[in-house]
Amino acid sequence: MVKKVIDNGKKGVRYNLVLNERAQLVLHSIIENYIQSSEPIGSRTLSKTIGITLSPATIRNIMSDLAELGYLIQNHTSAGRVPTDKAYRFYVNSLATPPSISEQIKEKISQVSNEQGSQVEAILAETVRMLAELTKFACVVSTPKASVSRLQRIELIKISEDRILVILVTKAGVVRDKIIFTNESHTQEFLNSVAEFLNDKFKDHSMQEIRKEIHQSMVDDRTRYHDLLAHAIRLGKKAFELNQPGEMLIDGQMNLLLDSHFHEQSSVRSLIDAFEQKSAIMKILDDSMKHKGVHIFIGIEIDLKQLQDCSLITASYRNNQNVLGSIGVVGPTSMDYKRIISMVDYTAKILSKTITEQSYD
Amino acid sequence: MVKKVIDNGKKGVRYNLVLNERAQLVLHSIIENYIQSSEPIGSRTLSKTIGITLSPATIRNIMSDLAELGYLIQNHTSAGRVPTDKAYRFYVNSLATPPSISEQIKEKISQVSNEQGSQVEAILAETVRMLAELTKFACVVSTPKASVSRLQRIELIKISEDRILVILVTKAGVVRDKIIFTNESHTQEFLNSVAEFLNDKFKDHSMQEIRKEIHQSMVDDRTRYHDLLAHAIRLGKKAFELNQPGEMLIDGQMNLLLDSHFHEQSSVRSLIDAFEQKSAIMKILDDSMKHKGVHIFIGIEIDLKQLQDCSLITASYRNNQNVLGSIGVVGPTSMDYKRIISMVDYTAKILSKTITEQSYD
DNA sequence: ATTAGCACTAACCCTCAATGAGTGCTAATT
DNA sequence: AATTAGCACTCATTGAGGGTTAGTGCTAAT
Repeated sequence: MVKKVIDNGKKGVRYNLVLNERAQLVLHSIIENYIQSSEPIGSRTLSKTIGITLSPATIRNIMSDLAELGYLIQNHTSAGRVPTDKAYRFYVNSLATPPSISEQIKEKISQVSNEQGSQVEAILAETVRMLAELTKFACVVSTPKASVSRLQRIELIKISEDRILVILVTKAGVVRDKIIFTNESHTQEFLNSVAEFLNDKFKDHSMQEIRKEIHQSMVDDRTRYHDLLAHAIRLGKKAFELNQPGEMLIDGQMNLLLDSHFHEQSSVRSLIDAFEQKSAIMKILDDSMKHKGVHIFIGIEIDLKQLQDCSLITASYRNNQNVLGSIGVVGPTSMDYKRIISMVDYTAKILSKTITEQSYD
Repeated sequence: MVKKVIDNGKKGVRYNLVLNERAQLVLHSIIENYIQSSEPIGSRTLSKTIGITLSPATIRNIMSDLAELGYLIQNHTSAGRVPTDKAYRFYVNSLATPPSISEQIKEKISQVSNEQGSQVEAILAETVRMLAELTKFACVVSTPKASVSRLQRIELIKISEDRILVILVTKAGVVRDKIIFTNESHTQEFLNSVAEFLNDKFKDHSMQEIRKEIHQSMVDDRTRYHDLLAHAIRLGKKAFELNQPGEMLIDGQMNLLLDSHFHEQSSVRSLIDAFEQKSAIMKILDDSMKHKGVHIFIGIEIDLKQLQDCSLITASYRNNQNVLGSIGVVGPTSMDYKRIISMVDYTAKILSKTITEQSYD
């Protein structure tokens, strides 16, 4: 029985992993139908919409095989069949990358944040909002990692006797601030000198480099005998310490709750949980930064059981110098992959372009 | 018929606006029952739970009158009655202010952001998240208005030949940044002098004052003949121009969608719409900043038809110097007002305390 | 002024049967 | 040998009917 779909013609050779052409066509057609209708697909329906002439009975046989191979499941005996995660994986792998995209959508995406002088965070917020509206799903974006980007300038501002406000501006256009505590009180003038020193020494260096250099300076003898230097290094150490672990902006969560796939009380709860502890999604975004192009995580491939019914489409964005973060869409596993993939891909490209223009390099 | 409830005893005098005591008791009881059960209240049920002995028939009469006066409505003939916005207004007006609050909740609220050195925005984000979790409704908070708070320090950072990054630090602990454009190119050293000048002149002044003073300087003759001064004023004008219109943080929107009161598709859509265009909610928060204590907006009192089924409980927070913003909870009109009011009130107080401690005054 | 009694309403829930989309299997057809 | 037609079977969905229940308004008795 199984032979039918795994035998691709050559006698005696069994390709356990390859579906023959007709089975592929059927599977493809089932998936596209299901994406459209969100309803289990039966053999009768399919025999009408599929291109080639194929009787329901034949399709039933093929479907039965596909089910046996784990591409389809039946919710109950007398219902049509529904694609599994494995089926969607097959489907997206077979897609041309990236799928085409309408000029109309392109234009909408390009419209975002062409106003001059926007801050990076504002651009990201606007982009993620636009993408959420366009896709009607939830959208996430990770803000640029401080560690990879280069220092544009540091400022030290005296807040009280023992508190200093540190402001770091990176070349990527991100402004980060944090408060550090000191034992000794410094004047603002002194802090200015320290800041000037740090700027001279570390401008254009990446945060990682800076941390390393500071570490080296601290064991260097010369540092001890030079008062300003000693203070600068001591304050600098605190200032450049690993700060915010990288944020994530979310928009359109509510779209998901409207989606018919998540109408049961239980799955709604899991969704909320998943978004509340952002860490898991953040981790996926981080991972996807490491590779170029669009990434697709389908259902079980997302290592988070609250998101078992979701797929995540991500793409990284960058400036001239570095990959800065990634943007993604979270929707049901039965989403319209072609549409979403093309949107995410294009959005990431436009975002990269916009951010590069705003960068300070 | 109507006489019964509007006649409070004195013969011949009709108080159209005052319910007699028994009618008040009945209404009160209906509301509290409904808040608990979310189900229409009938005369039979009520006669059991209400304290005094009163037959269902009598209660029916009173209820009929209350309905006539607009405090109750019936969804259909044979159903119990449901409080209207007017009823809730009556109810909250009759509450002791502020209602009591359990020590347990107090403790939970106080726990938030006692870590040292948190930024204001981080404190607000944490607070709004905590309040959303505690109330199980949506929660909003407006970030401190730049205009009322006083300047701690301004920094000017050269980004490119024609772009300058302005960083404003206010005494309230808020850091704001924006980019301004110039026609002429300045060195960083020159920008430092300008910043130093502006700091000397404007530190501790409120943004409003600063804008006014700059405006005056511009028409002052002396300005023209002093090069640094002229540049400083010109850059300062741009730097202090009305920047970000004040942000609003939201958390727990998804809680609302879980709430049984908003299960119909249509009301879910309106909720999403309402939160998407934040402006209306923002306006209410702004308004409520002007007065002390807790504010309550019930259903139709919120001037936004998407939120007709919601009530909004707000309270302002402040530091030593100024009212900075307000925090609020958005829930169904049938929310447990006692509980929510006390939480919002207490949260605003703790928030004020925390922010005052973090302030730079 | 209050209450008991009664006729009436409408939602809710249960059952039951009909419907319909779908299946798997077998035998006939190509 | 592959495909298809035919058939019995399954199961979710729908809608009608009927009883139950919580509620009402009105009237007459207390």
